[in-house]
Amino acid sequence: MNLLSLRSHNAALVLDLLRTAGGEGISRLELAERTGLTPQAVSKITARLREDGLAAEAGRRASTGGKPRTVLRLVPEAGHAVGVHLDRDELRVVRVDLLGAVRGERRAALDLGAGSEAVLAAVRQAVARVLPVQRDEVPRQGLSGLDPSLLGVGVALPGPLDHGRGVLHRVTGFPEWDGFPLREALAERLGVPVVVDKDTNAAALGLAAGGERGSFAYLHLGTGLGAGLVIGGSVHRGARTGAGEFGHQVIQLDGPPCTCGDRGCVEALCLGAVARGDLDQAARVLGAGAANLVGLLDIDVVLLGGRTVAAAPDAFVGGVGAVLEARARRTGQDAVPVRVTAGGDGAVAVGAAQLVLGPVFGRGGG
Amino acid sequence: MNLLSLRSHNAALVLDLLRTAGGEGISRLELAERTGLTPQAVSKITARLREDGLAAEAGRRASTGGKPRTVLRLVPEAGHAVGVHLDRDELRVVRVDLLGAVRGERRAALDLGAGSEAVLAAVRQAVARVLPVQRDEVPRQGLSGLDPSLLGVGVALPGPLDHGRGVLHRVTGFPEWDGFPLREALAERLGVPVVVDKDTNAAALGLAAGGERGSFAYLHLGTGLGAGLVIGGSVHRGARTGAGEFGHQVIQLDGPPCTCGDRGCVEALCLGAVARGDLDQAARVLGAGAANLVGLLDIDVVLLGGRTVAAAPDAFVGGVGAVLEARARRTGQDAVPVRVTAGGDGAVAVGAAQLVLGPVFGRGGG
DNA sequence: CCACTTTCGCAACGCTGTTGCCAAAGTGCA
DNA sequence: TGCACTTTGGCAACAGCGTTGCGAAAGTGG
Repeated sequence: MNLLSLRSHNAALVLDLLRTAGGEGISRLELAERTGLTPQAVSKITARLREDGLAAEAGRRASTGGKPRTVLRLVPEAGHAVGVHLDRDELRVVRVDLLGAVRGERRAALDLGAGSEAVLAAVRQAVARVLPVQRDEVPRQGLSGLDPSLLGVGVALPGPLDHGRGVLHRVTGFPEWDGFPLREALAERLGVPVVVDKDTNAAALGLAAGGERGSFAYLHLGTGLGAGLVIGGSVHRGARTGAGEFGHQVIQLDGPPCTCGDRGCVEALCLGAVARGDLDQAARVLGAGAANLVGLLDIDVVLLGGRTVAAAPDAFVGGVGAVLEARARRTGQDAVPVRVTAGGDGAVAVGAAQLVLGPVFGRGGG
Repeated sequence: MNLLSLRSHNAALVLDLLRTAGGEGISRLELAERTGLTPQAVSKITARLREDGLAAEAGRRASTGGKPRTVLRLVPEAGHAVGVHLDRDELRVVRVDLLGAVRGERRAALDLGAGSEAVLAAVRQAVARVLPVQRDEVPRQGLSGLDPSLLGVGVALPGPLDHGRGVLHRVTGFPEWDGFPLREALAERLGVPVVVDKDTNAAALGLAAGGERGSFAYLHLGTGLGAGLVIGGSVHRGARTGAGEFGHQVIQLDGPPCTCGDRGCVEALCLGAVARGDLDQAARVLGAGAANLVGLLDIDVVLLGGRTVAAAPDAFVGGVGAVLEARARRTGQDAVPVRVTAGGDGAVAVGAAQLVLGPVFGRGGG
């Protein structure tokens, strides 16, 4: 760690507090208290941020007997990021500002099986259309000319992949994507930095950026069952960035066969119960998996999402909550709360954009 | 982050590399490469460390055409830490130097149910006896007078506890310890900093300090079944420092009852199979739990330990390995390796000492 | 109107890691 | 043996970080 990285570290610290404060803003002295830096250091840092156009003064607080505190806020328009949600049959693209607010959105039908060229072209077109300056012609080289404040593009899609290198593995049902270097291919075509991640990780990251503190697990129950783990404010991806394989956790040895080839996976049991219309059993099974996860990682809260959960939120929150409460009674501790996520269908795309915004605020490894 | 913490951060970085190099030592230029700092910065930092007596020059490498590199090494005697392993029927205390090498050891029978006063007195006596200057009389106030380079005492014991506050929860079989502020009580009696943690976490920390890189899970199979998780080089303890409850992971819904009150826990199934003499089934069950953990966290390696494993290492490594290999075939990735830990019975006490040494080398939040 | 409080920037400062430079200590060839 | 060359690593000067001392600005309250 040298002086340059110290400087950007502290700048990111301040920027993150400005982001968390949102529209309300935050005073210099409060920044100093929260960061542990001296007020004078905060003054210098915020002066630089104001010069760069990232922060601005926005009114002042009421006086407490002396000069009133000047409120600073993030300038949301100083930077933008694009989030792309590649689903099996749909493409969803959003543009967000530094605060994470959606500034543009676009949806299109998509066939993931139509070949890489067609998919990449569709993504390129949708991303170009969502940028503030829209032209009929999409420029040949690079999108940064369209919007100089575009920080990059985050892409979220189902299935296992290598987040570090940006290479896909076997996307269920689409074997032709195995080994495809999506990040490289898109970065070349778009001319801006690209980050690739699993859809569940993007959703979890979106929740973390949206104000969910600490450590939590986001369990997504839709056509499959997956999880995004946030530990200490950042997404846990594991050694080969394959963490979060919640659905193929075995909770019934020698149980019914699963599509993955194993037996007794939570996903098989849960989806089976849903198919039979037995939501209570589905929730109980999901709760058993969640309880295992809570015991292993000791997280703060369990968040549920996905179409199946959204269709019957009370049944799932109640069922999963009951299992966790029973566990808490046995261990003598408070039960881990269960909630349904508020975000709608666009949550994954918004979270994908946070893959790009995160490093600006000191989250994620660069 | 200010300049003072920057300084200690970089010093810890260099110290950790010196520690890892062990007796072989490491040159200034190599330190510069590994830390990313300039050679001149490393020269300044190592000069300070040498002034403080923490580092020393130790010979030189062969020349590669110019002035040969001077080798630096950690001075192991510059600091000491004591590790205490409180087990149900035994007390084990070790003193280690900065390199983690055992410099003194002491064992004694112990009855955890004999009351807090008796246990604390036994610990105090054993710790005093393991210090380099041994006296017949144990001093009344503080042990730091006996050894000024004593950095602190780490205590490891079974069962759930609050690592942050150093307070015990329900130790299985000894309800009288519930809520006891062990860290505070011991720190007052010993006059040095005390850190308290679960035995499985201490064992895992010892393995991490012993050269195990990256992320791994240590599964301990003895009278119970627990886990210590190391993620990215540091122990994962979770929000309420209760993480690692591996044994009460449910892998068979509505299975046989467990001592915890739930049904189908890995611990119940595994210990049951061991009791029946069916080691293959025990290993298979353990493997199923390990596979769940690998999928959730995507760790680098699974390490097995504990008396039951040590009694039949091949059966457990083979059985757990087979389950993980089957999982790898399904996902199309390399299997996560399984190994038995080398450390013997004293591993937990040595790991407990690392609770104190860790912060010196920039590990752990203290 | 004035004393007082609080905020916050300018200037000087101490300390960080960095750069420029050179002495020290080897190797290798004539 | 002598000289050119390479490599290491410390001294000195430096740029830049956060900190301290201090004063101007902008309020409140009597």
